[in-house]
Amino acid sequence: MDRQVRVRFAPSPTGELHIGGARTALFNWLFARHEGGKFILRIEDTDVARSTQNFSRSVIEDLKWLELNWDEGPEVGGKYGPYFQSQRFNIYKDYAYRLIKEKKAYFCYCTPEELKQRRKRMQEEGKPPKYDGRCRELSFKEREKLEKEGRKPAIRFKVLEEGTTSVRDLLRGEVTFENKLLGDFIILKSDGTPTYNFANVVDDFLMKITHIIRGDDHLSNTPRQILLYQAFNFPIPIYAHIPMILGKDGTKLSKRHGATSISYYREKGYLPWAMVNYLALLGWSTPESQQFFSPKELIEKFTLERVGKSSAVFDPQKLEWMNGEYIRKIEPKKLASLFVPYLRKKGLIEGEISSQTKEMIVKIASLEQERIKVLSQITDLAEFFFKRDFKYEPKAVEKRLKKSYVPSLLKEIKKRIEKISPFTRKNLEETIRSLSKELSLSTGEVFHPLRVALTGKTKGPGLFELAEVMGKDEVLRRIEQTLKMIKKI
RNA sequence: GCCCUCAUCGUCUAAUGGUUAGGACACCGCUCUUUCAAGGCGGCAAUGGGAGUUCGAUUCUCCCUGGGGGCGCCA
Repeated sequence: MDRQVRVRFAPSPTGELHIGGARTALFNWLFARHEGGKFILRIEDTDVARSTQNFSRSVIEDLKWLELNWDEGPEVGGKYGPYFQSQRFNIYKDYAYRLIKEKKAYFCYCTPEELKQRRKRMQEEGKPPKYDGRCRELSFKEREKLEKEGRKPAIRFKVLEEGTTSVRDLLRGEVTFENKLLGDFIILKSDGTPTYNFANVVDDFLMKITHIIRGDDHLSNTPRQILLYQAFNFPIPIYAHIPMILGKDGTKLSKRHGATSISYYREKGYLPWAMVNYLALLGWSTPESQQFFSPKELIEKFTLERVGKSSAVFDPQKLEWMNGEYIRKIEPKKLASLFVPYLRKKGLIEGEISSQTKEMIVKIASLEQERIKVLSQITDLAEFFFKRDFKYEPKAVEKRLKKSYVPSLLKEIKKRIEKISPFTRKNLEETIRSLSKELSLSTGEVFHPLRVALTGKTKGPGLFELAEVMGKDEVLRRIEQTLKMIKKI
């Protein structure tokens, strides 16, 4: 009855959603969907100094963009809310005081500065840098004296020296830690806010989380959390610590490795599902090493058993390739609408879009589709379509227009084109091909200069296709324009 | 320093106590073509090192090395 799977993604809004976080969210989401369970979003904004509402909002927006929809959490609510930890401070306080009452936790008056110094000294002496327990047994009088000094206490959890604590992890089996290495740790800061280890446990219990799927950078923290579960007599959830995602140089993924935020990839023009598909392959695979999945298929096939144990390096190049693959599958009409914001931003289109312009963008979309990998590239690839005074690439001019035969050739092409009706790619191609035969020029000797005359570039879509999209008048105008330009040089 | 953890092509990964160690990205070549791309075909490229178990180890065990993570009034 109560066996329903409940998992959560619990980001801290101290920055934007990044590759690693998105992958963790994805694995949780996939697991929940595969198991027919619930996926919960909880914002861990307990660090008042570092968390911001802007980041909360952007993390939420990015998750929505990836279409990792949650069943409980911000915007959708749920019966275990609120889902922002900053709105649950009184809950944590209650639970912390419960431990005080049971003598499982105590007030600690040491200041962060003192602790820092002592920690440093212990490190230098080669000792494990853990709390020395000096506030453990303070008498009422001692406490009074410290309070009079103006010290505000934090609440520290008592960790007994004896024994070990084991984490049962779905991926790694049983991992055992010695309690004596853990040290008493803070659960409630002196400002009354909870620490991560504490709020996490309390909320996961209250929100009835059954499985904790998170990065393996949290593995070392897990024994502390288990100790808390035991102190409260909460049922311990099932853990799955998934491998981390690293940068090219094998270190933790960070800004040094270039763009790591999801919003960057969104703005650049990556498709959400391409992103998800790629991320799914980081640490998970099928027996066939299948690369492409539909959403339905991915949910069907995803299991934690097939998640690997070793960390993965984020490869932007493969992501880009995959995005290109997905772009090639989109209907030109749909693709055109995805291009619009980029064209607008670059000023290539403005205001209301006429149905004529729209039609043209669709045609451009189908012409450029096969060579575009990221949506934002459309502005560079297709700028010449939109600008009458497009720029000629110097190299292209050098290579294709600075031949003595070119001006007369272009003049002749212009003459022939004027007679073409209707102006279709087919008619144009016939005309140009027969002209090159007539003049005993190779097709390349004719096509290349014409391409540069029309687009300013040596690369691009099929010459006749792009000319058709431009239209007869514009093609003639550009040839004329090019002739004038050549004269000047 | 201590604790935890991981280890197959450059990268993501598959597989097995006996295989030509498979696929994908990248790279290189060929092909198609007016260019670029896409496509097709082909190529390069890996079980970190050392012991042990075994007829046989990349696979199981141990050690070493290397990587990563943690040891906060950050999460």
